[in-house]
Amino acid sequence: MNRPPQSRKLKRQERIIAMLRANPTVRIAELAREFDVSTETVRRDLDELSETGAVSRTYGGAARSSMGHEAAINERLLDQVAEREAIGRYAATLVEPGELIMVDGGSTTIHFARQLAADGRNLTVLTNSLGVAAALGPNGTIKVVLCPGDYHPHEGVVTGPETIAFLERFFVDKTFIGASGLTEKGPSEVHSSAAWVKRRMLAQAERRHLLIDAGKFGAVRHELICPLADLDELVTDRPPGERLAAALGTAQVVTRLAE
Amino acid sequence: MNRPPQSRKLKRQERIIAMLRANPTVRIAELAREFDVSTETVRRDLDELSETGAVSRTYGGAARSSMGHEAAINERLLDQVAEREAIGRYAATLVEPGELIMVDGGSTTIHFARQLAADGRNLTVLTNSLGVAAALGPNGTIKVVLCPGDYHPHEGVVTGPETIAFLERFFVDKTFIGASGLTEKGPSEVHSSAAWVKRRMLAQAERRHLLIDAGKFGAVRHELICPLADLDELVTDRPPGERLAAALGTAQVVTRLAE
DNA sequence: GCCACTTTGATAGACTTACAACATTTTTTG
DNA sequence: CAAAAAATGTTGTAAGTCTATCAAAGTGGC
Repeated sequence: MNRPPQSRKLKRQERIIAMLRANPTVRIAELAREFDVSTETVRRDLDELSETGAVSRTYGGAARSSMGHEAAINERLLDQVAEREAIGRYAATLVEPGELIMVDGGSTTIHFARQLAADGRNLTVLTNSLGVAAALGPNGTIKVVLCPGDYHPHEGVVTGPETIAFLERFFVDKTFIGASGLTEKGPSEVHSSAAWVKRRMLAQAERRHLLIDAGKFGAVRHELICPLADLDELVTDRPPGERLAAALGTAQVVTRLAE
Repeated sequence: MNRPPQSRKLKRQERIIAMLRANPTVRIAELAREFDVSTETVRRDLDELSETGAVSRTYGGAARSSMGHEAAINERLLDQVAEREAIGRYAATLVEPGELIMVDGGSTTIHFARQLAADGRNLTVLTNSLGVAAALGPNGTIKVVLCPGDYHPHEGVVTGPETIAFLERFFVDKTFIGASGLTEKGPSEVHSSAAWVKRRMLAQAERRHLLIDAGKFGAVRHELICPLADLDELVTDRPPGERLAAALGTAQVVTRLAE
């Protein structure tokens, strides 16, 4: 009677976020009626969502979280939260105080940015993602430089020739990118314009890191970003399969397991 | 025992809004304790604030309202929502299909952007405000170009030399800016780096519009942006006073009353 | 199919909030 | 100064929420 594994819960939580985009706040009783579940279930949903920062808990309901507006990004932030948080936390330890880094858009990199903000080092971060900027913003010790470009509301990023040209002018210590898929060939990405940004960010850095959860291993998403050899480190949550591991070895990519 | 007329209530309400900038939500009990007033009083405050749209009421408290960004809450913001909406609506009618325009950050210009998005013309908009970009985003017919620069989370804008240099490369039909105050001398602004962005935006446009509510007439906020003569049109909600009106006439600024 | 795990429902008592009607204090105004 | 108006405090009752615990149902792996 219930097809996809844990779909009901996810569907509810996504719907809650969708509702919060329309109304600034929701109430538990209202949601329980809407979903035809007990108030306790809704309460648990809300608690989980507030843990990931997707919503703000209130007495009796929930409110839009700080940066509730930006796009479907938020929906994807729900998936694999634990994994991405672990990846982000680990990746944050790879950043040294005082460094200049580039970070591109994506749900994994936003988790990464949150960790950086929490640690509060003395950094300068260049990014094309409004989500990353917002996550880093409140931290006083991090200088955030936003790239110019065409705004894509759905992803919450800017891309295009302006973005590329801007990035070309900077040379940084490290670059951290996400991707939609990863195979022996290399990381891939759905949106072509975003792929170009990633390529440019990689080209400008001394050390190049890919942040990606194991759920994307083996997936090819439209466009190859670069060959594996163009990366220096892979941060993920589970060991890659045999073929991928071999290819990573050949390409001399350091694989780092979070958690 | 209490000098300024109705100051206590206003002070509380301003403080509530300030608190909501830090935390996403507040609770009635907490506020009652903080202000040392009864919960009923807080409840009344919250109801008033939610009527004007300054906050969203929740069960047991209040949450940040829709436009959480910037909203540089001067003492006035509480009752200016309707005015700013009217100004934004009027200003949107001054934009012709197919034009290229610049829009800077601020609560009034965000209202303006919302109206533009609602009307759905075929425009290209350059902005340094993430709030403006987000407001325009969902509309498919408007191309949004974001400026580079140093990110200021509090205002939701980017500023700095990168922003200025970027703007210098574009020449647009019209520029729409906000300001913190307006006198016979000209519009003024609290943040110096934001003032520089406004100046540059004005310099790049054929026609220059100032969007400002009448509550800011007579106020000088730190730094003069430009003389009145550098503006072409003023969009506001109430007729300016005698001296200001005379100065506007001399400077050949067209005054447009919204509503 | 069995077992561990996750998700959901149910319940009860303690606590918190809402609402409305009325009393009291403070502020404004003539 | 006195009256009117506005703001605030005080109740008491009804209704809603929180926490915690236990039980039931569904899910996934072996």
